[in-house]
Amino acid sequence: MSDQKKSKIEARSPRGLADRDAAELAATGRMLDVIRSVYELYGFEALETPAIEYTDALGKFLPDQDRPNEGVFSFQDDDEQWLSLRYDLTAPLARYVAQNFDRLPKPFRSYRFGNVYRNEKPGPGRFRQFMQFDADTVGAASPAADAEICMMAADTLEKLGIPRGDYVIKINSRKVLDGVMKAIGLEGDENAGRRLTVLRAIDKMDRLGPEGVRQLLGPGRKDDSGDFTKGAGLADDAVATILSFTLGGQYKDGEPRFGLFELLGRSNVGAEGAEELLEIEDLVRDAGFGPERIRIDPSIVRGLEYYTGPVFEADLTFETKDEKGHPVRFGSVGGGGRYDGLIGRFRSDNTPATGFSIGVSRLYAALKLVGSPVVSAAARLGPVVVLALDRDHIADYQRMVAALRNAGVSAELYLGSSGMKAQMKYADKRNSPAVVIQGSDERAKGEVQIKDLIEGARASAAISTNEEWKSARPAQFSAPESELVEHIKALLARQG
RNA sequence: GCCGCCAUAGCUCAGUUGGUUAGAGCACCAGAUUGUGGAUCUGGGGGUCCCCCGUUCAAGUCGGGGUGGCGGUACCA
Repeated sequence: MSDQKKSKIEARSPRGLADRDAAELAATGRMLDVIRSVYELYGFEALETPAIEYTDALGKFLPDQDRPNEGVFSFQDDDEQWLSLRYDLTAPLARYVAQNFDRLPKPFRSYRFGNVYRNEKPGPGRFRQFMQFDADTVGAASPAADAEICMMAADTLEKLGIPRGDYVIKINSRKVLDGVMKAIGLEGDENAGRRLTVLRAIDKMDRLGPEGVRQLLGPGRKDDSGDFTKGAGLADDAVATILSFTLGGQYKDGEPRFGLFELLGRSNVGAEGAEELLEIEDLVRDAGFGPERIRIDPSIVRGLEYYTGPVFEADLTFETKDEKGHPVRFGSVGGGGRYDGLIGRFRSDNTPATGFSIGVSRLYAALKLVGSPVVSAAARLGPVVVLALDRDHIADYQRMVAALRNAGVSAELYLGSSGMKAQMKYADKRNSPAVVIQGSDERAKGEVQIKDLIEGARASAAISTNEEWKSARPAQFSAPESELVEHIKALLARQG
């Protein structure tokens, strides 16, 4: 006995992977429909690529020697080539565009959604499989393409039920960041490591605040758990320059508040990036998007690898409480930017591209918290359940089910082996609108009992004793079997 | 990866200085009601007290190691 028990497999899902039930699938489906409709309104067309790609096509993350890369699920094909599950939707798009370059219209504007996979430590709202929804314009170098992406992101969030003011699309530029680095003397290959450290420090501004970032730019920082993070080791004046840039660089419309150009004047790339940023800002302002929706924020860094120009981040700015009453800030629910070098990895000539990616799973959780109707609509009704009371007359019940189905009404015969009470409970759990009851009494009279479960549940609130409950038989009526379909249809219409 | 906290029924948790057969609420199943969801009452099923080793007459409880979870931090294309 105990041996048998021990040999049973424990039913469990792998870490960071989750099942999704009917209610969540329906809500997610509505959410995807909204996003899709906005993207199509902006003129993007659908595309799907596989979940598996050749590892070298995904980026620079090749399995070194015999060890597949960390963070990426990888395995070898039977011809020994390395394959990987995609970890975003941008790298596969670059591969697709390069592979089909000659027949695609340029600029090529596409949207894609699907699951992506990252083999890293899961956490609250962080999974190893999650859904992204991307839109990209490939083959357009103009800042107008970047501006359009930002406006579309803002429109999408509002269409999903996030009020204006509860989100902001922040934009920055990798070129500007490079210019700032140059201004403090961090140029050349020998400083690549320190530049990375500086960027990571800036990226933590929202979480650690100016003082934490100051420590990370200088000698280093010891966190609450006692762990020490080595800093960039910059001199005090360099730290001050970066902090004043990221903090004080809150631009007024069209005009940086402090001497951005003065600072960046020392580098062409920085000035160029600033020009682009300000052009994007002009474009979105002209289109009616104010700074409460889209604004420049010099502390945005985003991914460190393939972005070459403007970068975007969609942040939720409101605070809510979780189930335990702790304040929760959602922060980033999407991001993107310009990646002019990615397609060039496959081709001799380069192709500019810009895009944006929504973290669907994370945004879904946020929409639940703000009570967006897109995800909080009432649960879908289940089928009308025809009870199986008399096992010798299954064919009769099946005929009723078929009649309902022919009339376009979702219906099913109870297929289990339990008694009547359990069948009622089953219908209740399925969220059925109604049950159809025919025992020997009804059959003798050629009738059926129809019970409205929604109305019945409402009526039960006023009934306290069991006797009352039994005798009242709330929301139940009998009808000739020949009129079953029309009565059910009328009942469904009443329920709305 | 690093630091800290935690692990008892499907869920939330009690469990005394180590001491008989490990409990509660909720959930689930059944009966009260020849044939009716809810409420109430009664009963029932369900446990490797995370795993292994050790200390002890005796371990859910103490010690060591492992695994898993949570929080922070690092990384995050």
